[in-house]
Amino acid sequence: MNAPQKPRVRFAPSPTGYLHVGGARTALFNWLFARHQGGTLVLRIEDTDVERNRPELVDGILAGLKWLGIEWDEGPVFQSQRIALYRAAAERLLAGGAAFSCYCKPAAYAGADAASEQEGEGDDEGSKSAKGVACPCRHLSDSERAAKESGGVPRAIRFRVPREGATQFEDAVFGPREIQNAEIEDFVLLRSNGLPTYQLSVVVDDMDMRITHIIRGADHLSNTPKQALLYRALGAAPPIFAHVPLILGPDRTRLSKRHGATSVGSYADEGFLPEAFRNFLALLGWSPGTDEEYLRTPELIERFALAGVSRTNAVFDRAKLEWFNTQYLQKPPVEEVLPFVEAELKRAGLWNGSQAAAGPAWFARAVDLIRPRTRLLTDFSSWARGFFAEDFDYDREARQKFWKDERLAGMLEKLAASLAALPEWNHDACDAALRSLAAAEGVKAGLLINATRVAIVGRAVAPPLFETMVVLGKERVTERLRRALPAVGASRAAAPSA
RNA sequence: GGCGCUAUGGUGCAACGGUUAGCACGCGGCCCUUUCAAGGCCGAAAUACGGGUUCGAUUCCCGUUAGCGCUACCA
Repeated sequence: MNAPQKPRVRFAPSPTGYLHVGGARTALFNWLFARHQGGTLVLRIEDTDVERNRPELVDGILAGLKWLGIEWDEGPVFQSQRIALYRAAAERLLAGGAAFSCYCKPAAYAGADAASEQEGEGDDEGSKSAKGVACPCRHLSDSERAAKESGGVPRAIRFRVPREGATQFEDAVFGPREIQNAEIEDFVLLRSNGLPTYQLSVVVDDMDMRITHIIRGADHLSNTPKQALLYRALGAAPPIFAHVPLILGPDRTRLSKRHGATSVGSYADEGFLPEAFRNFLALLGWSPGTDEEYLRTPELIERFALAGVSRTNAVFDRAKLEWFNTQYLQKPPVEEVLPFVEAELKRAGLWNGSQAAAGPAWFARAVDLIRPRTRLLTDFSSWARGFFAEDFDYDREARQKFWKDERLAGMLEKLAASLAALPEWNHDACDAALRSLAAAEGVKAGLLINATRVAIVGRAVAPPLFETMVVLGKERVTERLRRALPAVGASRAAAPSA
């Protein structure tokens, strides 16, 4: 393959909200595409709507991208700083006759209109055809225009859409598209306040930045013909478009706050790993063509191709995301997850220096022991708290289940003594000590094992006992065992024996 | 309403005219077992509906239905 030129793509969010799942997936596809092709990813902030624009949200969007591991090569470029460019383009189109001045008053909120038109069957109501796709102002004579102008009527600039023929463009996922020009309205290029609309700024910028492939949400498919028209009017061939299907909530409506967490940041907070999130997102609307699911980022980059992008909207499945997270928590070399666990412990206030004091080897060992049972990073600070802190509590259900036997307090006390007397502290020594005690007491080892686990880490759901003991160390184990004695006795008394 | 897009198990994807319709998540069962996970094995579960085209349709065409998108001086 000898590509004539390295592709240039862009991710162009508008700062009207945080980085949501859909935007993240679009960014990811752009990034994977750029990396796969050795191309360039440009980040552009589309902040031309002064009404909705929230400049303070930009940092959050950038932070979300960084968390995701998506790095851009150019930008961020802010459209609000390039207004002159768009105005010049509009003027050029106006001068060439491809656009015209419009003095209509801005349509009231279309949303309100549509809603009010909604009710009523209107059996005998004639079908209301698409009203006014052609703006009457396109026919204004010079004198009429001059009158409006001198009358101080606000003026916008609209594109003069051909009344006949069809417009086509190429979409890498939906195939060649063609739509009748009669269906396209004379859309606004420049608002009466002098600021460009999306349609204008997006085309001017994509041309100016020499974008070769526009990968974006399928919600833009419908107005792509307008942009194709603009490209040609501006003297350029449209680039290749690639519209990716939308991400829906479980109820099959567009993913929104209603469906719970939808900002990328909230997933970071919940304890998801960025690479797991990437793997999950990549497979939402794209298939590598194989059955493999666990694809680490380098493989994702190697395999990503527009040809594998689906045309069907996809439902966001939280359970599957969690499955990916367990994979990324458990499969990679433990060294890779250590930094994430450390960050989580710091966040939870459990990184007090003792872990560092115990040494990196100890920390790696502890994490390796715990991680097979984790699903989220936050598990390390919740149920595995006992591995990193002394102030853990005893899980209620665990107490009820494993501290029932009234002989337990006495046996645990003996166990502590015998463990304390151990000359060697390792898995087999602990194992032997416990089992010989169990034999002497005439109980099954499991009774002591389960009770001890709850006593030294506070949970029933925890790693195998003897490895846990080794990681915790003799002092902590015997100390915790003795400390638990009163609680064990209390559990026996409180146990609602039936 | 108009225009457009889409339609394989609950979910995400495979199968791009011929397969017992495959994989994964989730779900159920079994194994393992020191709790709980992980892991292994097994299982239930799908081509929206109706017409065509074809020797043969999940696959191609048309219609219906449904969902979604666009229909702003928002992006």
